[in-house]
Amino acid sequence: MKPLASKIDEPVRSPLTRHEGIDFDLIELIYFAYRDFTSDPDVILTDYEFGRAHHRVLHFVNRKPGLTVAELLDVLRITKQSLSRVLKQLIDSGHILQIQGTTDRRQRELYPTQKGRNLALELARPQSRRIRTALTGMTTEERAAIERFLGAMVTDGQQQAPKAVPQMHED
Amino acid sequence: MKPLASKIDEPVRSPLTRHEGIDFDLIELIYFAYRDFTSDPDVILTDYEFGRAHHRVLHFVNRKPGLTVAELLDVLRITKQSLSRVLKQLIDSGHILQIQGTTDRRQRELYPTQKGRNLALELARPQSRRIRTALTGMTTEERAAIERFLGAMVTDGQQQAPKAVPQMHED
DNA sequence: GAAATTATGTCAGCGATATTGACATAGTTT
DNA sequence: AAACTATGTCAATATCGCTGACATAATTTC
Repeated sequence: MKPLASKIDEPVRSPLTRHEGIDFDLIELIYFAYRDFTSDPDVILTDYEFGRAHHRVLHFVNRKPGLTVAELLDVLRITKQSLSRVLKQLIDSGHILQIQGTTDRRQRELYPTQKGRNLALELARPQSRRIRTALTGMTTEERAAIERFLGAMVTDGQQQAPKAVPQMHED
Repeated sequence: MKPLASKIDEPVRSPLTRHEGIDFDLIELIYFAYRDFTSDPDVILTDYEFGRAHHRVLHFVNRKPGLTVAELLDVLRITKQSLSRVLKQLIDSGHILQIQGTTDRRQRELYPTQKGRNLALELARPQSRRIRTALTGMTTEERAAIERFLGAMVTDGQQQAPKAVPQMHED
């Protein structure tokens, strides 16, 4: 007694829980966890009239000072046009400095100023606090499992060392 | 011999690793994990000319068929104006149905069609696969720890049962 | 039953962040 | 000298969020 194929445009009334072994609870949990994880810095950013894009740029420039523009584009996986406005604002506000590359003078190495370093720390503090709270009571093994899980969720091994994949030339 | 306060606008050259006990590696890992987690459905969505917003609506309507518009707004934490365009497209494309509420006829209960249910499953499949792969080799305890961690990253207990906090009236 | 409130929808405009395409300039490599 | 590379910029467009204002129908309150 399967439902007939004619039942098109009938409302489906069964809640989606488990189907084909798909864990919807976990999928949803990841969504909520990330939403709240990013909400902390978002509040601070509005005071500076910055958005999430500024946060990402600031984070990576602080993580690896001297990063070139091409490397940054590669980590963020956005276009140079998208980066330009955000980067310009961070430079104008004195959070990031551009210094001409020494070996290749076409390159612009990006460095945080002390102001930029301070803001990066200010943004990371509530996120770190949230993580620390979430990890309370966990054993070393459990913490290691969480890190392994997160690492395995990432597609490739590009995280740490951007490989300077060249930007396409527009001709 | 601390650096002098006069060193304003000097580039900060030290990479940001650990500072005040802030785990930047973990913060970054969460960013990459989520970015790649959402990239799977994003690829599928472009085929339907839908975006991430459609995905979220489709997900929650499938999770809890019969959800009212106000409940959906509460879960998503967006305004009705933001929802309207996306919801209209999902209705026009035959993925979601609106049915007048039985007790309160002002309410519109949202249900997926079979087509909408299928798309929700199609979008969840690669995400579930990624999670399953990332969990391979984990013990039951380790998996439980990961779930506890993610749950603890969420701010309140609003996840499952939306509390129908009323939308502000615009007068 | 009239008045207030609620649930939803809609129009108009705006802002942030992303995109593609095209072109310019300076510096490096061949 | 020619080709290529790193970066910057102008212009147009798309998505997804926002605020404000108003409309309609249904429900609740007085």
